[in-house]
Amino acid sequence: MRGAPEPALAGQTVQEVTRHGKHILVRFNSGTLAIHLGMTGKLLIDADPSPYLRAEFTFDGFRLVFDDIRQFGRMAWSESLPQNVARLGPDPLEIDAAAFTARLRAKRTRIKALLLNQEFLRGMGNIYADEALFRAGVHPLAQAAKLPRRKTLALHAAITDVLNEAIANGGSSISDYVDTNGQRGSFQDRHRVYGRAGEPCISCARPIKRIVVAQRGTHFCPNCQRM
DNA sequence: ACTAATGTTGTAGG
DNA sequence: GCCTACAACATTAG
Repeated sequence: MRGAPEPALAGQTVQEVTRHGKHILVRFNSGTLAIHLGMTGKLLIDADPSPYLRAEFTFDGFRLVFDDIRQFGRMAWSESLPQNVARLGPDPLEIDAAAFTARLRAKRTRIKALLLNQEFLRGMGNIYADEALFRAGVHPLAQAAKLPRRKTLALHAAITDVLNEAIANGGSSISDYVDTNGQRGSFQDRHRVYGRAGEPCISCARPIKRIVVAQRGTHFCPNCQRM
């Protein structure tokens, strides 16, 4: 799809499937297929035909389909680990509070932009950045390096909680996200700020505000999340 | 019929 | 090197 010419995958066996942040790594005998779903990419088992099909893999007994309406998704073959994957920051569920705080201290950028930076932490996206900032009571425009220690600790805990709850609830299906079996998630029903602009804050009842930070819609409670 | 919004990130430029 | 804005795309909501 990009970079190296298509490998001869015919007859090869999948050795292992792992995840690195938002990248899905499928290791074959002779190399690794790195898949990123972008915003609307889907990996589906035995899916019906779609005008947005990007790739199709035939296994013994089933087909694996890569479908992507907006086509921001990517698939890249490499014999080692792709560079953009190697550069990713630590997994947010693995880094401890002390290390998280230390990494954050060096950053001059706004905390929302930092949470979206995959070289800072791998795997945080727009929804979970907003949800974690709300739970921690941190304003999305706050300068990362200036956050008091109690806020960085609260943010670390909030990230852990939000991600664990989101995973347990199958992720957030805002419009068309489904898992490999075509099932929608339910975490969108538990969003406290994301997609709730104008609605009352669940904590103080004042309206949730929407601004743009790092080109992304950013939802927060101006009363509960002070600078 | 417009305009702005949507789960992301590589790249260009200050 | 660090940080920010734009572009890539298709569809939907207002």
